[in-house]
Amino acid sequence: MKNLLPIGRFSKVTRLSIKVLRRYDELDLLRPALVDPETGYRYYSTAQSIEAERIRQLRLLDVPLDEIRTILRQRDAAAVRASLEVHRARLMERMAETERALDYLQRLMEQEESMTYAVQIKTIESLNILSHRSQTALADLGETFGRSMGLLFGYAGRVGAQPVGPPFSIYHGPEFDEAGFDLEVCVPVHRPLSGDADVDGRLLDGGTVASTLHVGPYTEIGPAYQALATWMTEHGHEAAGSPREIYLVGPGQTDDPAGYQTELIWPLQA
Amino acid sequence: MKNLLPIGRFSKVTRLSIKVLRRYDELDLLRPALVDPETGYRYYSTAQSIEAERIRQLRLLDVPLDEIRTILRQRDAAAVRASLEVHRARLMERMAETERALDYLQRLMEQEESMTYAVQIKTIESLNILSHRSQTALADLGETFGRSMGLLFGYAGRVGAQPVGPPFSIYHGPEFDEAGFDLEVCVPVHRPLSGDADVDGRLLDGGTVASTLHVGPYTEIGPAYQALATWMTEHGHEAAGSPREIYLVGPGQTDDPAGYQTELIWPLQA
DNA sequence: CTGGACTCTCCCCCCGGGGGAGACCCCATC
DNA sequence: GATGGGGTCTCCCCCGGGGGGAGAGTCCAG
Repeated sequence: MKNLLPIGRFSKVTRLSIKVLRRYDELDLLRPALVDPETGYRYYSTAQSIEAERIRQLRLLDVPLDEIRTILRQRDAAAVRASLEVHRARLMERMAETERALDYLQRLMEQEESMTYAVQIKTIESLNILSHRSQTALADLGETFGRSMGLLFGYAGRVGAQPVGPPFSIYHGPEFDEAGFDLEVCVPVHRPLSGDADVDGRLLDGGTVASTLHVGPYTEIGPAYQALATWMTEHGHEAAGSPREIYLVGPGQTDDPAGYQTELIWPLQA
Repeated sequence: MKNLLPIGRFSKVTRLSIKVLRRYDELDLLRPALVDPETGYRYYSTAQSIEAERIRQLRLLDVPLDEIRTILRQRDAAAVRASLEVHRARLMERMAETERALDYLQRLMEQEESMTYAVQIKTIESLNILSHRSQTALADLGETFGRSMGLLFGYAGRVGAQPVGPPFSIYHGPEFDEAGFDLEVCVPVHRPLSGDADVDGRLLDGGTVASTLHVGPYTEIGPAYQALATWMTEHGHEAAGSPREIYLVGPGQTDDPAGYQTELIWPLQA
């Protein structure tokens, strides 16, 4: 009853390459039923092919290997179901995004000129704000933004302050770093507040800024940045500091991303 | 009128990291409008941000960089539209697959035992076949299979031969190699044929084989292989040679992958 | 016992990114 | 005109999840 297969045969049964099987062994994802201590030869039981098929299928769905490991470890059916559900949700969301992105891309490819954005120069006043600054990846922006807003409103509630305008974000940092950029989420308030451990309260300086309005989903805000930058160079203005996005109409006001309205602002040198 | 931005500012405008911009320069995807020959400093024109946005969006859709390069090169709108349409089709297909894969995975995770497949031992006769053998990646299997079938039927038509049974494939090679495995597509014919440059004609030896029937999409054929392998080891049979898939009911007969019927056969040692 | 097929480990490669070191450059301020 | 801090350069190494191939050892049938 030694239903053991050498790696080559197991490879044909599971339709996983030998290289991959060896890697999965190394990574403690799928260890051979037996490894000859003399020769190092790997032998797999046919029963292991079920597990191999699971791994195969999870990989097909682009689940990272270490995540696969934890999914397979938790032999509790409910937990497995939950992990899968999470992944399913992620995939569905991605699909929806993909459809929108395809549309947007089509438009991007077809037009030669940059889209029409009306850029204005204006002077904004100094603002008392509450803010929360953190590092985040682009992919987690929504989540991070929500968390920051939670902190800000929690604090505002405790000190009895009311926001006196739409929330906005400042994108700090010398460059835009996809994987970890420096995001300050702000809410204007009617009087100076000191903040606490999480929340910073300060006076945000006003000044001259270039401004434009973007209507549509956040993923399509690129051309607004471009319009602003083009306008600035063409009118001989130098940027000073980091751009801000003011969320005039956002997920809190409407469910349709096409209806979002975001004012994009870039401070100028005096 | 030198509306040129150093890389950091261009990074903020395009929301592409500096690292990525440098890489795209290197890869000839997006070259700076100006590179200072003295210092090597890169300067981008604001007009380039449109192209940057296109690249950004294509990357979001997981288009490989070299493909992006060719898409952007072909400045013919119709061609671009065609490339995008191809990619759109790919993505849609992937989404559909993903949904099915999630279902299948759910089933895979929930059952402890391998699925029930009735395995038979039987003796098959030698067959006159036409075949076409090639290397292909798993991802291109469908395409390769179609091409091979085209060659086989083209030849059969020229010599006035008729297929006398369902087509099948032999999966050669000592292992299963995802990225380039050795696929022989075969069609049985009623008399020996010699073949030509593309098509091989020969007598395929019969013998004792283990056999089982898989009903459902090809992506879910894994358990059939497992059942076959388990049955063989448990009944003391040794595999000899490479497995074959006989396409009893396939895309030619039905549009519903759930209705596909595939006989899976593995030759045994005498 | 021999030879061919199989398997082992080890190293380098791919893509599309990231981090960081060390040197150089730009420019505003003194 | 000097100085210093921030911006930029190149170069090397890292990641995940794979691939190719070299060179040595092993298995097994004839």
